[in-house]
Amino acid sequence: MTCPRPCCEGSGPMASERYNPRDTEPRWQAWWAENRCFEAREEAGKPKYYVLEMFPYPSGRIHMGHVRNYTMGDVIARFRRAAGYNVLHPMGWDAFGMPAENAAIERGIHPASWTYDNIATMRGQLKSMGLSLDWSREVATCDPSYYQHEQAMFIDFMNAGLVERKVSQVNWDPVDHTVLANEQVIDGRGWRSGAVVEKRELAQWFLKITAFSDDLLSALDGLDKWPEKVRLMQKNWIGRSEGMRFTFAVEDAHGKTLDDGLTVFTTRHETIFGASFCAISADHPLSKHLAQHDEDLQAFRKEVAALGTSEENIEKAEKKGYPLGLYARHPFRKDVKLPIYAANFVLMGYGEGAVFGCPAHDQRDLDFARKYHLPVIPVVAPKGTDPKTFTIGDEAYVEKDGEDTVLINSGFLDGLSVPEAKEKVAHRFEVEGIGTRKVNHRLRDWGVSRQRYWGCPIPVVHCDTCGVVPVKKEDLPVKLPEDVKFDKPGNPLDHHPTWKHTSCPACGKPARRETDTFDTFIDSSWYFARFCSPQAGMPVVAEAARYWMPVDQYIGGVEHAILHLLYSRFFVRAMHKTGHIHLDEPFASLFTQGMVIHETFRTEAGDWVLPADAVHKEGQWFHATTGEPLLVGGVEKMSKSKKNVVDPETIIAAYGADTARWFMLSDTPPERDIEWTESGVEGAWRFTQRLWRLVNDVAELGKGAASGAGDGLELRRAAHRAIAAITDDLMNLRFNRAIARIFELANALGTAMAVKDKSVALTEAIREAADFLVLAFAPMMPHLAEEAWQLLGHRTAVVNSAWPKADPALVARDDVTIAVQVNGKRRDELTVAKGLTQAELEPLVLALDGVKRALDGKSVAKIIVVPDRIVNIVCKG
RNA sequence: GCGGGCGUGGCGGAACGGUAGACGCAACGGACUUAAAAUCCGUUUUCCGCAAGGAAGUGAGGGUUCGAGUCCCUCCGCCCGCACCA
Repeated sequence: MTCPRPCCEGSGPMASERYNPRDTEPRWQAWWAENRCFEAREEAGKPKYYVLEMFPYPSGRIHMGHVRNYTMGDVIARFRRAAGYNVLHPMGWDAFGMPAENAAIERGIHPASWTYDNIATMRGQLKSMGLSLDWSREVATCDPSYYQHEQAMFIDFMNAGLVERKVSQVNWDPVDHTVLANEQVIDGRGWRSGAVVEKRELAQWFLKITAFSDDLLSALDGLDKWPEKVRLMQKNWIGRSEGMRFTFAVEDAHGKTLDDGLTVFTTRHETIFGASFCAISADHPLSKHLAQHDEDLQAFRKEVAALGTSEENIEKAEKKGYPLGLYARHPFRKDVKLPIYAANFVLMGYGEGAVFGCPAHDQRDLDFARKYHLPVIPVVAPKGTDPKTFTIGDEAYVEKDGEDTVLINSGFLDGLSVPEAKEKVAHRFEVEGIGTRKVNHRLRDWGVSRQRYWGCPIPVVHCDTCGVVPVKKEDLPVKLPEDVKFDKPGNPLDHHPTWKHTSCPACGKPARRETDTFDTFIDSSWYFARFCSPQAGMPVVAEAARYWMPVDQYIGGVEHAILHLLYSRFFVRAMHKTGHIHLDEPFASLFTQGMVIHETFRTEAGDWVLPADAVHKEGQWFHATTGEPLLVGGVEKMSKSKKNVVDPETIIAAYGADTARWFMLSDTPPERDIEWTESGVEGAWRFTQRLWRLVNDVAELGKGAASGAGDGLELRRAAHRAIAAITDDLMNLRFNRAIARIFELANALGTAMAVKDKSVALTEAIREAADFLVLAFAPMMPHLAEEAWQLLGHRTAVVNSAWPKADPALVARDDVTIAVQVNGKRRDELTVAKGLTQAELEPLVLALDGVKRALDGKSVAKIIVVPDRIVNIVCKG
C-alpha cells in the first residue's frame, strides 16, 4: 500500500502535496470561462431552470451576506445543471442609488466612475468565488442600454393609465433630500438615512399599484412555493378590509343642516346604534376649512402634525379631540346627534379620514369617550346576556373568534348575530341611498419621484402650453448629463445649466425636462426579465421570456419581503398589461436566506474592534496590536458600524473559495442566521484536505486481488443511499443535511479504504463511491471536484458530467432493524427480513431478552406492529 | 395591541406521530512526533452502576394516542413583521 502521508517517500507527486486552492481555483475558473460552460441558450425540449439571486448594489466590495446568497444559488444552479436542466443563472448590478452620489459629494468622484469601479472590483470578487454565472448576460441598471427600456415602459404605463401625477403629502427625508415611498419609511424614519421623516406637499409621479391591490392579494394564494411568512407580510401590507362607506347628515349648533354631509368608512357598520360621536382627521378637508377661522383648531392641527407617526409617540399619545361645533345626525335614531371632533387618532390617509366612534366596542373610541364624557352604549353582547346589566368598564368589548354573540340596544338589529346584522344594516343603507359597501386597502400608490441625480431620468417634459408630455420613444433614452456638480444641496439635475431646457415633444415650444429620477426600486422590478434577452432593442423579447420566465428559484434576504418583491409583482403585471411580458408572477419559488452573524468585540473604552484584530489567549480576548483586553459582546448581524465583519476576499485568499462555500452551507439551515466562526472555517478547510487525501488514496488503488476481503456491497449501498438522500435534500434546499450525508459518504469510503487486501468487488465499489462522492460535493466545492475528478482518471469535466443516479435496488433495504417497545419504552431491537407480518414478528419479539425482562411475568394485552419500523407490546399488571 | 415564528447536549443542529441527539464543531483520552501542527483511533445528554443494565430527559403544566420533540389547550421566554388602518 502507498502511504498517503506527505512525509513518505515513494508516493506520487500529486499525493505528496496538500490541496492548494490558490493554484487550482483560478485555473478551473479560467477553464470554465474559456469553454463558456455557463452561457445559457434556449433549447426547445430541454427542461429549463432559472436560478436567480437578488443582484447586488455595487457598494464597493462583496460581503459575507453576498457569499452566502450566491453560494446557495450556485449550488442550486450546478446541481440542476448536472441533473439535466437547461440552467439560466445570470448576474447584474443594481447600480443606481444614493451612495454613489454621496461619494461624489464627499470625495469628488463622479457617481458613474465610482459605480463602475466598484462593479469591476466586485465582479472580480464574485469570479473568485467560482460561481457558475452566465457573465455574457451581465447588466447594470445605470447603463442607458438598460434604463432606456425602463423609460419606454414608463411611457407605455402612462398611456395605459397606470401612472399618475398628483400633489400629495409625501414622506420627505431631510438627510437624503428626497421623497420616500411608504414602504421605505420604517418606524417613522428613512430606510437608508435613518432620519426622522417629515411630511411635505409635493407634485409627484405615482405608479398605480393600487389598481392591482386585489389581484396582488389573491394571487398570493397561488405562490405556494413562497415562504408563508412573506406571503403574510404582503397580505398585511396590502391590508384589504371590507366595510361600508356612508354619509351622515350634518348640522351646526343652531340645528341648521349643512350642504355637505360627513362621509365615513367603517368595517363595523352593525355597531351603528352604539355610535356616540364622529371623529375626523386633523388633515381632513373639513378640518382644514374650519381652521381658517378658528385659531384654536389651527393650534390643534399643528399639535397633531408635530406628533408624527413613530411608534413611541403613538404608544404614549393620549386620544385627543377638538370639538368642531358640528353634529352628525344618526341615520336610524333621528333624535340622536353625534358631536363631530377633529381627533389625533384618525388618519387622513386611510378610508375617508373620518369615522364614527363606537366606544363600547373599540378601545380607542372608548378612551376618547371617557375623556370627553360621551355615552358608551354596548350593542354586541355574548348570547344570553341581559342587555340591562351588560356594561362596559375600562375595556371595550371585542368578541373573540367563534364566540356566540347577539346585537342588543340596536332597534331593528336586536337579536341578530354580527354577520346577520352587518348584512341587514348594509342593505338598509343601500336602500336608503346613504351608503355603499366598500373595500378598502391599506396599500397606497407607489410614489416613484426622487430628487436625485444618480437614477433613471423620468422621460417627460413640462410644457407651459401642453402640460406634461412624455418624451417621444424615438428620442429615448433621456440620458443623464455627465457634467454635473454636487457643490450644493438638492438635485444636481435641477441645478444643471442646460440639461433641463428642451423643447416640447408636442408643440415644439421651449419646455422643461422633468428633473426627478425614478426610485431605484423600479430598476430592480424587471431586471430578472431583462436577463432573458439582455441585449435586445426592446425591454424583453417575447420568445426568450416565454422560454425562461418565471424565475424558478429566487433567493435573497427577507428584508425585501415587501419592498422589492411587492414592487416586482406589480411591475410585471403592468408589463403584462402593456404587452411586454406574458405573465403576472415573476418568481415561482422564493427562498429567503438568513443573515451572517458574528461575535462583537470592543475595548474597555467602548470602541468596536475587528475580529481580525482580536486574539484569543488563555480564555481571554486581547487586541492583536495594542494588547489591551477586549470585551466580547453579542453575536449580531455583520455590520461595518460594529466592525464584526470578516472580509470574504481575505478568507478566499487564505482558504480558497471552496472552503468558504462549504462553511456557508454546513451545519446551519439556510433560512436561519449563520454564525461565522474561525473554527468552523478551519473545519471546512480540513475537510477539503481530507477529501483530497481520500481521492488520492483511491486514485492510487491497485487492482485488488480476487481473494481479497470485502464484497463492497455495504459501501455500494451507502453510496447509493447517500446519493438518493443528497438529491432529495438539494431539491429542497436543505444544504446542511446534504452536507451531513456527504460527510457520511466520506466516512464510509474511509472505512472501506482501511480494509487491507481489498477484493476486486470492494475496489470497484470504492471507485464508484469515490466518483459519487466527488460528483455529490461538486455543487458546493466545484474547484476541488474538478481537480479530484481528473485525479480519479476521468477525461471529462465535472461541469459536463451528469448527476449520479441511485440504484433503487441498492437504496432499498432487505432487512430492517425494528425497535421493540414495551408500553411505549424501547426495550430491545430486532433485525429481520423486510416485510414480516404481525404473526411472524410476535413470537420473535416475545423471545427477546430485553422484552422478557421488561414483561417480568406481566400479561400481554395487545401488540401494535408498524411494519418494518416498530413493535409496541402493551401489557398490564 | 394585532399577526407570525421559535424554544432539543458545551455549541451549530438531526429526527414520515414510531429507537431523541444523525452530521459537524468544541472538549477530553490515546497513537505517531525530539516537539508542535497535521493526521489516525477512541470517549462525550444527565444520574445510579465495575459491568450487564436501569432511571430521567426536547422551556413549564395539562390533554389526545399503543406510542408525542412532533398534534391540541394553558402559561413562560426569545425573535421577526405591522402598528391609532376605523
